Amino acid sequence: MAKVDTSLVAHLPLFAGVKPEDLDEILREARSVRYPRSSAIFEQGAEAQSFFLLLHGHVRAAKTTPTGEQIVVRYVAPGETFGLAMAIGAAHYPATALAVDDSVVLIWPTGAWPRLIERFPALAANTMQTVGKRLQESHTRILEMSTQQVEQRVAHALLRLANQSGKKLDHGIEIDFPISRQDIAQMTGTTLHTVSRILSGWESQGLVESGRQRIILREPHKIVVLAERNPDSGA
Amino acid sequence: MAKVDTSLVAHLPLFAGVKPEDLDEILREARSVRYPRSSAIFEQGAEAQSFFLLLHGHVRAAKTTPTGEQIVVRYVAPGETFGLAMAIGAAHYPATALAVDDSVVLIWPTGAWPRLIERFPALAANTMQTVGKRLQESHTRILEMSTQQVEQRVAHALLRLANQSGKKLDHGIEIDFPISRQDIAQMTGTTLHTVSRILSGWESQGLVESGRQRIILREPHKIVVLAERNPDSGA
DNA sequence: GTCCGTTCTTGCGCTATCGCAAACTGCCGG
DNA sequence: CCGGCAGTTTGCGATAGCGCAAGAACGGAC
Repeated sequence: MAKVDTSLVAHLPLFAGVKPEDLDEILREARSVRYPRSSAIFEQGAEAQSFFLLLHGHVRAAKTTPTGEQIVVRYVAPGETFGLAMAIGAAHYPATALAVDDSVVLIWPTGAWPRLIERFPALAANTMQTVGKRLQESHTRILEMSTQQVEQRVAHALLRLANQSGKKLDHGIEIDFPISRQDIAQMTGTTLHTVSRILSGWESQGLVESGRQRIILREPHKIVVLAERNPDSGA
Repeated sequence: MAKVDTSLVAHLPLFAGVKPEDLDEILREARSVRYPRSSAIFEQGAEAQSFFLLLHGHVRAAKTTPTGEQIVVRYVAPGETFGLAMAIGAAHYPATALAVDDSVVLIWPTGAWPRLIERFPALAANTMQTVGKRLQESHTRILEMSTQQVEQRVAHALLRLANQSGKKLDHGIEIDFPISRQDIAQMTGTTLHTVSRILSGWESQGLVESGRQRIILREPHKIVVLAERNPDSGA
């Protein structure tokens, strides 16, 4: 296992307020693992033995109902932590993590966490911020699901993905990892059919360009307008 | 301001792992305030100057969209904390807190938090657990909104309320604070009309008994069945 | 006891979205 | 180069739930 260069991760929010010389000590407790595309990193319900920091690639966190339906909790971008079950006192992972692209991940054993936060309280504070931010995002999502139509929700979802993991193109922004209509449906609480119809519509208006697990926002600004439009104003 | 009896709050999750003698010191930093029914405790967007522990009564946390629609984020029961904006690094309250019943609240100034968690790390850990639990509940709610029909969601919402704040009766469980059809609609992502129809239906089947801002679950067990029923099985 | 405001109920038409079914397409593996 | 599969598109009916509107019931204020 290759040693991780501290300078590559020092700027991450997780390590804000941690002295560079301490960072080395923290990283020594972690190992770096590569997950190929479509491989599972952990399964919902499994005992939480580790927590993770994504270095490269993209990870999808999804929750499954007893009856088999799935929702996408979030997509993890490089630099973000995931699988924080132990930090919030959960013994088991509440969701499944899947590498949607070839990914490299730093892994700490759950057991290291108490020691780490004791030595480096900033880690605990930073994690608290992260969890708090996710809580707020969750609430925003609930608000959207309660008050907006499907088309607006899809628009918001794409804009967030573009913002988080968009690759800037000459003309437009491309979502930088494979994502299907089904995935977007599971992010917005709808069906892949409806998502497909919406994207088809947008495509014929030139707002997006898309294909198999691939989406490019050609007119991000117009999509913002869509996302914010009050459904019963205008056309 | 009356002094708060430590024995009344010592068992709360917030203070788990705090020594009784330390508790006194923590409580000295708080003041106790009474809010009459229907009064606002803080407003969404206001600067977060305090954090709160509910001693008596019930508080509704709700989020409002730019266009005025509201959703209920949660109901706070006695013994729970709320208004934790500062703990998660937010400068402003992300929701509005309203006393739905005459309520008594312990209030700490935001500025006391850093000092408190430094002296009593258990507070930080407990708060982390709380926030984590809320995050998971949020995800569960998103899952329900994505996969279940309105009737099931309403059933789940009522069961949770009954569980959290239910008063046991000879026959059934009463939700122990004033709650309108509209409130339930805002918890489940539907309209008050639909909630009203659903409750009417249940009432005629003897599952519930309800009136103005008042709901009694007469057959909690049957409501559990409703909540879990797969929509396309059975009648 | 009466008035008034709020909450609740209910009928009815509407439509956004689902669900199914069938066909299409780009792509990987051999 | 040729399947075959996963992902996508699209048509078409079905419907859950919405939105409006009117009225009824409850409970507090005076």
